[in-house]
Amino acid sequence: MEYNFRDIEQKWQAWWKESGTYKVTNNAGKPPFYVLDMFPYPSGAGLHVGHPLGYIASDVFARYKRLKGFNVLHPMGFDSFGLPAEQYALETGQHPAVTTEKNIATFKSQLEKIGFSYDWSREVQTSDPSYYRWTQWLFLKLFKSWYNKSTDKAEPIETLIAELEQSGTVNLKDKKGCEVSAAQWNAFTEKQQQDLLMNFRLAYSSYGEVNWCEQLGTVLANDEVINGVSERGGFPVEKRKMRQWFLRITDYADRLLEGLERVDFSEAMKEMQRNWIGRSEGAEVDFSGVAETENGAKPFTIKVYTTRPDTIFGVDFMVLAPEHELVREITTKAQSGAVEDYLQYVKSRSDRERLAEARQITGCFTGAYVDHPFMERKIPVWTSEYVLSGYGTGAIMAVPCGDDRDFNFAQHFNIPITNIIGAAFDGREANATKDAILENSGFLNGMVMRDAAGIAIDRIEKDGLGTRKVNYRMHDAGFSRQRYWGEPFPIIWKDEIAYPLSEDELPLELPFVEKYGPGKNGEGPLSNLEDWVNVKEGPTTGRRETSTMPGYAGSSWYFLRFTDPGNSNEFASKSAMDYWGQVDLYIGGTEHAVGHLLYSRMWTKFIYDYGYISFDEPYKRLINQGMITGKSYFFARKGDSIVSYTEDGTYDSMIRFKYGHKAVDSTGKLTRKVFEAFLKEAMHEAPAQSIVWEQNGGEEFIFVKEESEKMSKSKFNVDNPDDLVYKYGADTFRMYEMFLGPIEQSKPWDTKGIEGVNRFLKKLWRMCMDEQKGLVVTDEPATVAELRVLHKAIKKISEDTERFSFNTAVSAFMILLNDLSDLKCRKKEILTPLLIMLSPYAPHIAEELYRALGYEGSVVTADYPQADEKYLTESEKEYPVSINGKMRTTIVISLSATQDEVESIVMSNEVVQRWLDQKTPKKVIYVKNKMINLVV
RNA sequence: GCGCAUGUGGUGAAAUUGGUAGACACGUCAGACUUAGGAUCUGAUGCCGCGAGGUGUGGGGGUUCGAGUCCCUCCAUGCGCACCA
Repeated sequence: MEYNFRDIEQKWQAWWKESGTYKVTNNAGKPPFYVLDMFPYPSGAGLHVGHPLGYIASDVFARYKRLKGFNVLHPMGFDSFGLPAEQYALETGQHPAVTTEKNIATFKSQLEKIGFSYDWSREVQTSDPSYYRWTQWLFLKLFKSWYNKSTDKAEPIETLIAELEQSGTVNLKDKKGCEVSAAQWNAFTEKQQQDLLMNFRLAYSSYGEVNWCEQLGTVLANDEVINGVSERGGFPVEKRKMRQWFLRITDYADRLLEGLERVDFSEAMKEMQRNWIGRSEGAEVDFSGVAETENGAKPFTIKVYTTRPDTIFGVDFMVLAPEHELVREITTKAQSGAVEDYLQYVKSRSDRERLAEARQITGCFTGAYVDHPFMERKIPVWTSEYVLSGYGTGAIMAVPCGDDRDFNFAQHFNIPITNIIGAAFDGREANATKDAILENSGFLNGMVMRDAAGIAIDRIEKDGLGTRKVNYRMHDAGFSRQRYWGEPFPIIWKDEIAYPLSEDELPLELPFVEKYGPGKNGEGPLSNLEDWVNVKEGPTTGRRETSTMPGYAGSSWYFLRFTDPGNSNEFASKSAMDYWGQVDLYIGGTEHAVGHLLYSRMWTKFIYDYGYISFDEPYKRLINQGMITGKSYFFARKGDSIVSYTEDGTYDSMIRFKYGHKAVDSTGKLTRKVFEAFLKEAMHEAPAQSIVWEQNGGEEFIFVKEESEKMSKSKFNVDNPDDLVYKYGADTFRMYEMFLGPIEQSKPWDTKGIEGVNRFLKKLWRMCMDEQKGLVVTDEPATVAELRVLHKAIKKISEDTERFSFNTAVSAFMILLNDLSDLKCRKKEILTPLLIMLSPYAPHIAEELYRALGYEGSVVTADYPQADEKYLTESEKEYPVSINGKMRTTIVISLSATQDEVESIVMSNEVVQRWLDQKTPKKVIYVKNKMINLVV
């Protein structure tokens, strides 16, 4: 019998499906283990070889844990709401529900061919009403909650209302900028009360800036805006304020930071999240002045945010963001022309330009001054685009001797610089140190800056000039999209008050539309459905919210749904969520580092606050699979011809050679013969330029340039897993992806090495099966030598799998097989544990051979072999012997030898004698089981 | 600019605690079997050298009996953030 992987793989995939091998129950008398992949967005392009890398790794681990006696939850689903489907609908008129369904079918068939052990009965799709019903339910829960800083958790909004009725905002730790007394609150109209509550709700509606494109009549995502114009059509895009929904993730900022200490993520990932949250400690300080405006003298106060209150005596000027509302109010008559011109100039510049020309210094003096709070000094107030309106208070106190940007600004506009750090400031460059001793700093003189900060804040607070303040870079997350293909909000507006639907009105199903174009005034496509939008009957009447929720809504809690996917009474039962608990292993790409992971962590904490679950971090351990890059190839063009590529750069430009990875050899050589055959297969149109072939021994060729890039359809460097599965089989494909290198590392995709893994499986097959005779495995008892190599491999492979070192585990299989083949071993006693160990990596061939050996049950449910110490202990070791640290020879010595015995054995060795050259070693270093070193 | 990660043969890589650098594969070369080889098997393969030997983990320096591994410094590449007060 030959190794016919196509028949074998099909047979077992069908059998596993029919017999429900991978079905998991919520209680099996075994310890639970939850292995999850980041579920995919089902794009029209299907899977490429980069996708399955993480899926294979998690599948190997899930299967391994199952063999080790765990009840393993390993589900898969689809993040099936999203922009591309809607974009496709706009272009082709096909309904997103239809294309999404088709894409999911493609993805599933591709995944099934790779032999994953998913329990498909638990599949979830975020666009399915039975799923998004609970996304809407959770949204309403967020809407009806506030974050109580005193108890440090989310609570029903009713507890806030009770507090407001009782004592107003006076006892609230975080007043969200609202101050009312109980009497005022109780006298409020419903509208006033609701408006105030909006400042506290965890899901709230407010005005936010969006990218508005007038010509397209729609709001665009950041990705859709390129260089300040729309990706489609290239129309201008401007910032516009629109009513949006937000999630108050900032209230969870500190807990999101703290939680990172308790999870097993890579340091890089944690750092990325910390940077994104961007916590800084400092103070808000008020600077007051009187503006001499056209309408007379006008007192004003500028509130700045600073992380360095210790430098307050070094303030030489103030800077307001151009968008700051005070700019126009305080500008003097003399400066009003210049300021207007400057504001006009800033407005003309896109965000993009402001970023691109970051080093260009611009600004304008307003003519106004503020008083220094601690000394007699007038400080000029400027406006400049280097201060951002969105961060802090949109205003800064500039300390040129300690901050680069402030220094450059002062130099550029000839503003005198005060030195408060003595010799630490050289006048040529700012010094941001915290360790200098303060001078010219009033009550802070003589202090180390690091210590002075707290003292400065204490004084500022005591004098009523400001307050200690923690600031976050992170903003509340925008939670609405002016789009069709997303979860509708269960909200009805009436008299500008948002009323939630009641729970029994859920799900609010996404109505069918004919057209996907935008509605009026930038509203989403749903606003075109007059009948749907205007609710005239039922418990709440009014106008429906016409935005839909963003992609991360459904993905923020899907891991909980998998524990109890069919539940129609609750989002998942407490018992199911308690049984499975946290996700033990979560695998996915780094691209979700800050978005998805932060939101799902926040939702988990929220759900925890309400007691539905007993853990507040969703993922115990996170592994980020590295990106698989594709090789792209480029022709070198010179004049009207394509020439052979050389590294010295004597060409004019590069032309992308589509699908070049299918024609170019490993040295970058492209032969005319191959290229012409390639053109025939219609994979590439002939380039417009003629090719100047080089000649060598009758062969015509050129060299092309090779580059590694992220795999993407648009770069034509994508390999489809289906092709490889067809050519080599799923088992080879799985093992090869694991063999490629460490899972977390990015690596170039290259199919050239796949043969090695394929040969390994063929060799294993031949060890068990002869073409003529069939099964050739014997029942003879194994020898000690055979057991030794087996048990060494059991130890190595289980340890490597346990630490996600799949590439070395695969090579350990190869070593084991090579050793067994040297020993001419075909024994069932050895092959059985080998097949069980192999089954997580190559499940089909393992199942086939395991059954052929005569076992009744599936290899999937076998017991993982145990390494027996008895076969692992050695009695002697071949020691490397070094002289002065240089390895000169090896000597086999018993492990029980004493230091003296070792020394005499070593000294009597010929090679050692030769290198010693009559001298006596000063010292003999002998480390048992490691090495021997002689110091001469 | 800041933060994080990574630099090892022609290629993917290994070396888990400071202890024989390059396991395991790909590729290449030589050979065997064969009508044939894109099947299979055997052997060789970091670099320099006929050899003894020398040399070698991005560069330089250090700690150590001993460094790919630890420390300092510089360089390169990738990723993330980017005028964040």
